[in-house]
Amino acid sequence: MTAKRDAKREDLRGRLIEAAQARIQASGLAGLRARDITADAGCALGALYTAFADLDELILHVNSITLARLGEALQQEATGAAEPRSRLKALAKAYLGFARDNRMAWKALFEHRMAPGVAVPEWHLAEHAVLIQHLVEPLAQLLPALDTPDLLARARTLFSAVHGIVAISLEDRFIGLAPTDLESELLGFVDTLVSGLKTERE
Amino acid sequence: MTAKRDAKREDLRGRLIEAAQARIQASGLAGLRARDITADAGCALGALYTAFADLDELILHVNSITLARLGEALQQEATGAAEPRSRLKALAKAYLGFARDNRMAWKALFEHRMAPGVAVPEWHLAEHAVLIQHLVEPLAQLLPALDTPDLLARARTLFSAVHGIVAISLEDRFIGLAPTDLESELLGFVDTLVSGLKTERE
DNA sequence: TGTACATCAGTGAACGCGCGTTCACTGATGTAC
DNA sequence: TGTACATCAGTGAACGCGCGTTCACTGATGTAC
Repeated sequence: MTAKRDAKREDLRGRLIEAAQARIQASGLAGLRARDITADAGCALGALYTAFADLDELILHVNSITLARLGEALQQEATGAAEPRSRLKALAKAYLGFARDNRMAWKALFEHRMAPGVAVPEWHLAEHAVLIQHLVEPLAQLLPALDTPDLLARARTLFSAVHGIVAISLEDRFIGLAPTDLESELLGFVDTLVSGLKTERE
Repeated sequence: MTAKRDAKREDLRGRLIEAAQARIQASGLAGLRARDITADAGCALGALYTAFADLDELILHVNSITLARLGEALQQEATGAAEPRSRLKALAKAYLGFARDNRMAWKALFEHRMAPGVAVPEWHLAEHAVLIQHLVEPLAQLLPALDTPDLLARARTLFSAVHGIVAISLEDRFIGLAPTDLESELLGFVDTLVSGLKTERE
């Protein structure tokens, strides 16, 4: 019976993840320190290395949770409108909303780099791929002639485009758009693209 | 007469910029070290701080040069085809080509962060804005009814979308597309968007 | 259930190193006459 | 043009500090009987 040990271990991991998440939300990946996290989690510095292999592994776990939360936010929209155009617009809007509301955590998804020579683990790559899936169904309705690989490519491209618009606008260095303008600009973009897809199909 | 001093100073600055540029091209921003740069430039470590305020200022200069080179690459395409659709496609293709051929330097444009609390200088922001201008003219042909602010917004959005597609594909962490697929995917994307713009105008 | 021993999670001071930046010095360039 | 002094660019060893990671220790949890 190692129940108590296991429970404590899970509790510690949970506290560390939560503390890291809060730190990232507050000041971003760049300001993340092992000492701050363990202080917030109420444990010693060394405890981090009993719960995780290193700081990178902890960050990956935070990113997993962020991806899961993002996935949920998109899921809600994906099941809403049946019409592909409004569904894609709803997804874009949800993505923008999530990025705004969880700016630092969302940025961490793309900023985090593994140590040189260390690959991002398979399971984490798979978590990214799930996001794309939300776009495949409405795109399939718009483009019934396409096979699965082509649909996937189209979905990836659309995701990248929407991501680019959101990312550059929320970036500090570029002169971005006012919040309301950004939303209408993004939705107008999706509208135009869908119109284009419909036109080309004819 | 301080000609000789001025000449030496300019020579030193040039050597440092060139060395930093080469280092960034070879191993990216993350691996950039003041010691490596000065060794390559053939001067002492301290010399960097007589030529530039700090390492950040040197990096900004390298980024300026990269932006200028990117601007030239786009300029060549912008004056080519007269028809807006093919012009926008040519610009997208040129952007992808530049990103591929100068991957690390191009990534540095977006990865580099100033020290916390220090703003990116005005002149460098202006250099970014110039890129957008290449898109305004062909967009104006497609959307003659729009006024300048709307055109600028539309240009920024298109730039961000194209950038997003290129950036996520060239990123290591995501399962990208094969090189040839990426190009046709990107051009197809621009095609679709232009078709959408034409449809909506009617 | 209780006792004796074994194991292992958690502690936190210390390690180690990387690296941007400084600064007392010196040798080259500029100025005055 | 030449000499004496002044200035300042360039030198590179040393500073300083941040910070991830380790490790000898200890106290809590688990096991055997």
